[in-house]
Amino acid sequence: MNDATGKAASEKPSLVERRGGVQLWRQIADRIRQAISLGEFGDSGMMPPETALAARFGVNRHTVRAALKVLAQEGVVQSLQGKGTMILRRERLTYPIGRRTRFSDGLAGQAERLEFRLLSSRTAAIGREIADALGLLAGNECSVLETLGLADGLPLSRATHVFAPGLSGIAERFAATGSITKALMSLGVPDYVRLSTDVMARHAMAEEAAELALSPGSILLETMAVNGFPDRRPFQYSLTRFPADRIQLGMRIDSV
Amino acid sequence: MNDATGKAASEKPSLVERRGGVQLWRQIADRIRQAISLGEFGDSGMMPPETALAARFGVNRHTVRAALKVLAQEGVVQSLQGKGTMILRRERLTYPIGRRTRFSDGLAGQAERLEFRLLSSRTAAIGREIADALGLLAGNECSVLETLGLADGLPLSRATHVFAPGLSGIAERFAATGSITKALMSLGVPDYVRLSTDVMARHAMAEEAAELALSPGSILLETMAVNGFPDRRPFQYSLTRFPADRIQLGMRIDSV
DNA sequence: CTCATTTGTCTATTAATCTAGACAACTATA
DNA sequence: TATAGTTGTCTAGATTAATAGACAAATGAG
Repeated sequence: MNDATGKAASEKPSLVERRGGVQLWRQIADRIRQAISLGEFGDSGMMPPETALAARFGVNRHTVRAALKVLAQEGVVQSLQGKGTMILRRERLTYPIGRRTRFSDGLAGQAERLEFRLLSSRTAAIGREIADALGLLAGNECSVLETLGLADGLPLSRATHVFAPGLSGIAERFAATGSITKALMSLGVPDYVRLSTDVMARHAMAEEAAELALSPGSILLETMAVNGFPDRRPFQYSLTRFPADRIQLGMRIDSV
Repeated sequence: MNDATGKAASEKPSLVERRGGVQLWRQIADRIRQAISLGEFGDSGMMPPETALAARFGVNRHTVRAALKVLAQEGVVQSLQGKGTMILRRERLTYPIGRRTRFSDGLAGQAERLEFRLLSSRTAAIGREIADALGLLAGNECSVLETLGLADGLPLSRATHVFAPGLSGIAERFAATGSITKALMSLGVPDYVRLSTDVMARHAMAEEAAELALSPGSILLETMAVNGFPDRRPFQYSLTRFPADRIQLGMRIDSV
């Protein structure tokens, strides 16, 4: 009995990948996280017992425990001796990428509390790739902002923003306003659009995992976006890393 | 000396992640693949010797060899005794996701030869999620097409397309025309638009890896798209898996 | 031909992961 | 209180991943 996407209705096969270069506890952690966000464990708020999970994935109970330990560190579940393992967080947020996407607008309503922190700022000479995207020359000096976006205290995005010269006061304005949109407005950029977005996926490096409160080796969604004036002159290049298990990217026709 | 995105210019640190749940040979394979597509190994067409790579990543030569073995199986490199390791394929394609994306249009110019194969087709009862997306009821019978897209013989996309009832002849039309766009046209759908796209990333399961000619454990980009008539009535739900190391998704303002 | 360089293969060892089983500690319920 | 069900912890062993070193085999250059 299969449904239209081919997923088996009666769970048995559901096995795990050996010798694939990804350790069993990590595969199981990833799949449990996904299963939680798909609501597969009912709405009791509890996980099945460890022995049941071990049977489901065809591994030893200790391997499941290693996976649950990681998920507990991430704040997804919490185990209590004698009682069971509770689900603390189930949802996966959707980050909209459309023509006029702003961080807080897009996620509003999906989380209680949104923050957007400036980690550091500097000016730096840009490389050829960024220069091409912004219509500048390699070696030009640009403002660079390192930011972290959080929802309900949990890191959701880690971005490097590069601004064309002429927007050199952006760091101070951002520090004052706490928002790129407002900072740009105060610099005389009332409106801007997303000219292009490229989406990639890869494993997190150690430092990125630490910044996003992930276990190392987690999967990142990475976007390379160019923003510009409504007349399509580019002025901002942003490289953003999202934890793939906490967020998905979404494009809707009416947000385009 | 760092550039604007913080990447070190003089390569030394570049170490690898131990105890992160991803084996060293896989991390190294992923990073070599990425380095190739970024052109980091010059344009001689040759990789650095295994000993140099081992030093660069801080691992044993045998670990590098395990990574190169995987890359050779994927067709990215080829090693020749006494000579060295050649780079066979460097580019990463960009799959456009815009308002009017069609497989062959979008990739035209990025590969010599594009194919789009129908693996199988069937009718099946749809689940709630798909039903919601298409404005139908769970349990409705829909045409389901399983397809594989290839560029120059290499698998690039593995999709499951679900079509609303009323388009029930789609499988035969597709088999005849070899294109979803043409099949829809022959069913009286001259034009359609992409209503929404969600992008996720995760590890490939064994079967998916086999279908896409990946080593198991590779990272997939997964899109969940809903297509509809120009008046926004949805009629098609597509779940597509892309190998993240062969392709990236791109949105351009003029393709929207 | 000779030599330096590079990949291919082999053996051995160490370290990490996964399995297996037993039992303690805790919770909830009858 | 007794019991079943669950997580926590410990020990031991098997399997796999990574390291280390040596040398063979092929290539290209002088």
